[in-house]
Amino acid sequence: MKRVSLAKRKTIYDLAELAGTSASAVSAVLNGNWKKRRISSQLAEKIIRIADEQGYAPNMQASVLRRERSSIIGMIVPKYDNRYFGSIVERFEAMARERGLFPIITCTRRDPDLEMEAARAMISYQVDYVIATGATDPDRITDLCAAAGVRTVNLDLPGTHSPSVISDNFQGALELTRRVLDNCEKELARKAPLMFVGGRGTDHNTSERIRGFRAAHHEIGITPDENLILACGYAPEKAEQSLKALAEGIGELPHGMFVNSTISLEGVIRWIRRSDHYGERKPQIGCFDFDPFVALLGENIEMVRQDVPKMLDAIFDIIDNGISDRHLIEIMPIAESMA
Amino acid sequence: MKRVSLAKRKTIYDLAELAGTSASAVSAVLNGNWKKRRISSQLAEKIIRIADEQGYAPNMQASVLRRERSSIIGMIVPKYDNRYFGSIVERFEAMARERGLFPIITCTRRDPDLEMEAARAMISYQVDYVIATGATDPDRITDLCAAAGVRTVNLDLPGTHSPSVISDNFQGALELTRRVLDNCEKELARKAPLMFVGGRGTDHNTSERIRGFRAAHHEIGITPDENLILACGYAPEKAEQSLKALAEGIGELPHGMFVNSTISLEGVIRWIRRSDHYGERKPQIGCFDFDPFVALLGENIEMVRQDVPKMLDAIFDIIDNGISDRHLIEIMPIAESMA
DNA sequence: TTGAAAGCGCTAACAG
DNA sequence: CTGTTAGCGCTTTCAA
Repeated sequence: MKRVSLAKRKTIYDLAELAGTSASAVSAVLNGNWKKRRISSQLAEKIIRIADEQGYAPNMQASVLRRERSSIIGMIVPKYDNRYFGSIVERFEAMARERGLFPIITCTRRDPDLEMEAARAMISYQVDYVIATGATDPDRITDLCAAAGVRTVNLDLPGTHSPSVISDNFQGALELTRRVLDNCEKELARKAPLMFVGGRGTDHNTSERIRGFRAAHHEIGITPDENLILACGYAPEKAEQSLKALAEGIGELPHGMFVNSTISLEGVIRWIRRSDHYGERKPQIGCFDFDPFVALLGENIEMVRQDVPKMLDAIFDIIDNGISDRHLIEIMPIAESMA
Repeated sequence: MKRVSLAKRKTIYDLAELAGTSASAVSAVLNGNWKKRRISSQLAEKIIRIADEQGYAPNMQASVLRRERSSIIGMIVPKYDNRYFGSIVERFEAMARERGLFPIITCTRRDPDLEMEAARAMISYQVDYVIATGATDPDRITDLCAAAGVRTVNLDLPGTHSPSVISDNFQGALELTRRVLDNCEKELARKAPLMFVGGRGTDHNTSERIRGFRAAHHEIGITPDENLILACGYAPEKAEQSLKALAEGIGELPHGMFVNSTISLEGVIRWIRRSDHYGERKPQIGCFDFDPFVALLGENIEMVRQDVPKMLDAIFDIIDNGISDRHLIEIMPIAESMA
C-alpha cells in the first residue's frame, strides 16, 4: 500500500525522460544553475513546465547528502510558554526562510540532557548552524557541535566558546529599577529599597540584573537588603512560595519589587491577590519581560521588553558573515509602561 | 577551513575499519538490529565503544534516503503568540520524540500560501506525516500531501479530506455562555443577552461557537441580537475597533460578552479600560481560551481551556494506528474560572 | 551546449 | 554469525 504511493514519487530521472534530456540538465535547471551550464532557455522552460505538471518535489535528503552544506539551521529553545521565546522562534523561522535556510526547532524545557540530545539530533540531520537559546550549558553544546564541524551562536544566555547575543541585562535592570524606585518614592514620599524576585542566581542574566538592581539603589544612596533578593527559579509556584515564606518570616515586605520574568510575575501576582498582604495599596512592580496582558493587569507595573528583532538581526549578522569570534553582543531592551 | 572540519566526520566505514569488521555490521549494531543478524555481543559492544570514542553521529540524510520511512513528522502551526498553540507545539514535540519521530515545525502566521509552501518543504524532507494545525485551508494541504503519499491529520480546525481532531466548540461555547448568562442574571437580577466578539465567521470553530452561544440563549428563552455578533477576526486591534464602532453606533452595549480567544480578549480589555464604557461596573466576560494572566485580570471572566493533552492523544492515536477515515473527533474543553 | 558517470553515507538483500 | 554489493536521488566534475 504505502509502497505504491511512495513509489510514485517523481525523480529528476523521470523528468529527464519526459523532457527528452538528462538528469543533470534537470538538476541544473531546477537549481537555477542553468546559466552557468548555458542551457537553452527553451529546454529550461520545458523542464520547469514538466516538473510543475508532474507535481515534482525534490528529495532534500538526497540533495543534502550530496552537497557540502545542508542549508538546514537548528534552534534550541527552552519553552514556548511566553511571548519572549514565542517571538524569538517566530522571527527566527521567518528570517531563516528568507535566506533559503530550513529551520529546525527543538524545545528542551530547560533540561540540560535534552539540550545535548537535541544538539546531537541536529548534527545527525547535518545542520549548518545551531542557535542555542537560553541554554543551561551553552558551552557543552558548542563543544559537541564543534567536534562535528557545526558552528553555534548563543542567544539570550551567553557562552564562552562561541559568539553570544543577549539583552543588556545590567543596563536594562538599572533603568527598570530606577523607574520603580522613582514610582515608590512618589507614592511613599520617601526613598525605599525594593525586593528582587525570580530567576536563577547562577545564570548570567539574573546575576547581571541583580547587579543593575543594586546599582540603581546605590545611585540614590540606599542599599538593598540582601535577604530580599530571591533568585528562586523561574516557575510561578517558586515565586509564590518564596514570597509567602518571606512574608511569614519578616512580616511586612517592601512596597516595590523587581520581578525577573513574566513567568515569575504570574506567581507574584497570584500571591499578592491571595495573601492580600498589600491590601488596597498595591505594590510598585518592575518586570524584566513583557506580556500584553500584564500591561492590562491594573497593578502599577513597569516593564522592559527584550528587543527580539535587534537580537535576531545580530544573530543573522553573525551567521551571514561567518563570524566566529567569541564575543558578546548586548542589546538594550525597550521600556514599556502600563497603558 | 570548513571542509577540514566536515571531512573529519566519521562514517560507519571508519568505524568498521577501526573495529576490524564491515560497515553492515556497524550499521546493524548501531540500529539495534543485531539480534536479527545474530552478531556476537562481543563485536556489538566493541562497535558501540568505538562509536562512542569517536563521537560518531549517524548521517540521517543518508539513512532516510535509503530507508522506506523517514520517521520525520511535520506540524504546521499558525502562531506562537498564545498559550494554546505554545502548549500544542511543546507537547507535540515531546510525544513525537517519545515515539522515535523527529518533529519539524513551521509557523505559517495564518497565511494560506505559506501553509502550502511549508507543506511542500516538508514533503521535500520526506516527512511521513503532516499535522495541519489551525490551517486556513486544510483540504488543500491534504491534497498536496496525498499526491506525494504523505498522510495528514488536522488539528484545531477540521478538514474534510483527512481525519480531524478539534475542540467540541458547540458544547464548550454552550456551557461557557450559560455560565456568563448566569453571572449576568445574578448581577442584573434579570435575564439579558450577551454579545459575541472575535474570530472569523467563516471558520468552522467560530460558527460552531456562535451556534452554542445562540443555543444557550434560547435555553433561557431569550434571543441574542444578530447585530451584536462580531466575528471581526482574531487580532486585538480588530476587536477593539469593532467594539468602538458598535458603541458609537448603538450607545450602550450588553453587560456580558463572549470573547472568542485570548488574542481577541486583549483588544476587548484594552477597549474596556480605555473607553471606560462600563465605568466601575465591569462587564461579565466569557473567553473561549485560557491564559494564566487573564485569570489574574480582576475582571469577571469565565474561561474554557481547550484540552491539549487529550487532543494530542487523539492525534497520535490516529498516527500510531494508521487510521485514515475522514472522521471528526471533538474533545470537550475544560471550564476555568478566575481564582 | 549537453550527457555519462562517480559517489555522498547508509540499509538490506543475498551469499557465504 | 558476517561481508559484499547494489542502490536510494541528487550534484558535480569531466568529456564530448
